[in-house]
Amino acid sequence: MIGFKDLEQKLKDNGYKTTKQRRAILQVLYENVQRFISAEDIYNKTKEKFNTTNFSTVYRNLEILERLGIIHKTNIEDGISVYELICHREHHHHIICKKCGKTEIIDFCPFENIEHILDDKGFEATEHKFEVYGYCSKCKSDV
Amino acid sequence: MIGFKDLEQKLKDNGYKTTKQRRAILQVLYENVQRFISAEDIYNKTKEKFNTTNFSTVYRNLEILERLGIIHKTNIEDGISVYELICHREHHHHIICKKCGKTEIIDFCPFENIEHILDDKGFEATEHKFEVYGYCSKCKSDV
DNA sequence: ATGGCTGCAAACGTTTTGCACTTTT
DNA sequence: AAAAGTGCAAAACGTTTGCAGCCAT
Repeated sequence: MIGFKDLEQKLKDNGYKTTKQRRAILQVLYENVQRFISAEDIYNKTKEKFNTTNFSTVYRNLEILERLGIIHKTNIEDGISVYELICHREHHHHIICKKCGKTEIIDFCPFENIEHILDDKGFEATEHKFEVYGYCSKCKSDV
Repeated sequence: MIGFKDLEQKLKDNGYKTTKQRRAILQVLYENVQRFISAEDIYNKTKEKFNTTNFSTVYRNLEILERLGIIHKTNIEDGISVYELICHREHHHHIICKKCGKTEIIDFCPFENIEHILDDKGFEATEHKFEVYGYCSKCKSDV
């Protein structure tokens, strides 16, 4: 597991300054480990911590964090992107609760099962996506 | 494999009228079987066939076609949706070429491998996505 | 004091909508 | 004749950008 200090350090190491807004965004992400949250949610929660924060600032920082490999961006539903702190170093996939947004890591990657298929086809894979959507044990009772 | 007539019939059966625009959109999708294309591409190609077609008409029809299970919608890249005719009845996954948009079916579904994991967690899965992106044999040489 | 960082407002690209008109049935 | 479908223009949506001023270093 990665600590909050590590995150701030990684930013510093890469020449980024420590601003109040940036720290607040990082805190929000840190408090939502294992949960995909939207830019809007991040913006709102960041505002609670430090009320002069702007959408541009949020997006600009999310872009930096993604570039540094600190967060992971995906499109769960049409059009909207969601973000999550990367707290595990290994490649992995997710189970995602459509109600509360909670994610869990699946300890299985289907890629190795199809590598030979891709080789046969002469297909050069660059990325793959495996995600399971549904309702977690907590949420499935009250759907 | 599904024929073009079957598609028109399915629309009729569900109470949708056969208009020139709708037929042109359907034709474009039919000519691009096994290829994800964007709404913009569909719009342009539809215009070639029948030049009074509008973006609203394209989007409205794509929505209907998706609801009827005739096409499949995904987000390959940020923000833009791509569409593909569903021409196989069985559940399956895709290999997608990022250059030409060509898709191929992967004869493997990872879901069964993780069912027991989900059961253990008490997670109720409703959907899953497994997609492999990269470059097909034709495109990989000229990237 | 320099550079990066921010807030603001305006622009962006994709998609959706309201409404008057047209077409299919 | 009725219902559904269309085109148009305008709006909505999430996201990005240019710029002037601000703040961390």
